[in-house]
Amino acid sequence: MGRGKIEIKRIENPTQRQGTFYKRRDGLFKKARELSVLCDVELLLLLFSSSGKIYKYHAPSVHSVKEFVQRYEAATQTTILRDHCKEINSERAKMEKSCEQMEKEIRIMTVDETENYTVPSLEALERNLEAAMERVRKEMEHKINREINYLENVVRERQEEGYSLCDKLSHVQTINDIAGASASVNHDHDLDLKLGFN
Amino acid sequence: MGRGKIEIKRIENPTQRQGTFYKRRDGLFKKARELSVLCDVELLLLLFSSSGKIYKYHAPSVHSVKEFVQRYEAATQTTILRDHCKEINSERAKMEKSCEQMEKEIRIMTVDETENYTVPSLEALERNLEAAMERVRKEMEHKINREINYLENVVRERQEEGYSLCDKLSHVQTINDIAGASASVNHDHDLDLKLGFN
DNA sequence: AACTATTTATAAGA
DNA sequence: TTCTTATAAATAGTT
Repeated sequence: MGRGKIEIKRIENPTQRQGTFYKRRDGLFKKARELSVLCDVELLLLLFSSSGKIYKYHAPSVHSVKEFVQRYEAATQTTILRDHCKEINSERAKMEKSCEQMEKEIRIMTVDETENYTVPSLEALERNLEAAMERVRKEMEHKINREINYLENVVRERQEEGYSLCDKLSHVQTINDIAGASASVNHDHDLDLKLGFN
Repeated sequence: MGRGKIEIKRIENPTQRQGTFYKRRDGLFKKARELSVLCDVELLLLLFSSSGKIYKYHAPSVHSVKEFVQRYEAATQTTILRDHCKEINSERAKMEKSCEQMEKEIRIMTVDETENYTVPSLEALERNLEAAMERVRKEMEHKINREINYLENVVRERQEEGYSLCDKLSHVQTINDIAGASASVNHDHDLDLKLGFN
C-alpha cells in the first residue's frame, strides 16, 4: 500500500524511517482500537520508538497498564511480579533469621522482668555476663597495657634524647676547654647549629 | 477494505465477530511486526479475546513481558511494581530499624576483638555489663527469696498439719484414757478412720 | 480456510 | 510533522 512496494527490513534513512514510524504507528493504533471495538477485545500496546519515546494504547475497558499486566500475570501464571517477590522474600528470610539470632543473643544478655526465669537459667545468664565482663576487662587491661608501654617507650626515647644531648653538650664543652678562651665570642652560635642537626 | 464498508462498533453476530477477530488479529500482529522491523521499534502487544483467550506479540528484541514492562515502568515512573514494593520496603525498613537497635544492644554487651576500642568506651561497656549483672543478680535473689518463702510456707503448713495431728492424737488418747481399757481390741482401727477424715 | 471486490493504509513526494 | 495521491495491502462478505 503506497506508491511503491517496500521490503520489510529496517529503513536505514533516518528521515524516511521517522516518517514511516509516524504513519505506521498511527495505523497500528487505529487498527488496535478497531479490533477492540469490533470484537470486544481487551488489549494493551506498549511501544518504545528507537529514539526512546514511549507510546501506548489500551482498550477503554483497560483501566491501567498495571491492572492489565496483573490480569495477564494471573491468567498465564507467568511470573512478572513473582520473581521480584522471590528475591525480596529471600532477603527478608535472611533478615528474619539474623534478627532471631540477635534476639537470642540479647535474651542471653538481659533480664526481661515479665519473663518467669528458672534459677538455673538465671545462673546461666550470670555466667554469660561474667564471661562478657571478663572479656571486657581483659580487653581494657590489654588496652591500658599497650598505652602504658607506649608511654614508657616515649619516656625512654625522651631520656635517650636527653642523654645524647648531654653527651653532645659535654663533647662541645670538652672541645671548648681544649681550645681555651682564645675566641670566646661565637660559642653559643656554634652549639645551636650542632644541636639543630640532630 | 472489504466488499462493503463497516461501522466501527461491536459486531453482534458471534460467528461474524469471531471471523473478523481472527482476520484483524492476524492483521494487527503483522502490522506490529512490520513496524518493529521497519522502524527499529520495541513493542509489546497483549490481547484478551472476549472468550478469554490470551494472545501476545512482542518484537524480537523484547525478551520477556516482565523485562519489557519493567522497562516501561522505569521509563515512565509508573508504579506497576512500586505499589507492591512500597509495602514490602516499609516492612523491611521497620525490620532494619529493629535490627539496628538490636545490633546496638549487642554491641553494648559484647567485645569484638577486631574492633579498636577506646578506653572510655570499654569503661562504658563495663558499666553496662555491671548493670546487666546487677539486674540478673537482683532477679535471681528475688527468685530465690520467693522459693525460700514458698518452702517456708510449705514447712509451716506441714508443721501445722503435724501439730493438728498431734492434737488429734492426744485428743483420741484422752478419749481412750477416759473410756478406760474396756474395749482395747480395735483402738488402732478407730484412730485410722478418724485421721482419714481429717 | 479461500476468494475477490472493495475499502483502507501508506510510500513517495511536496 | 502534515497533506496528497497513486498504489499496495487488508479485509467484508461470501463460498
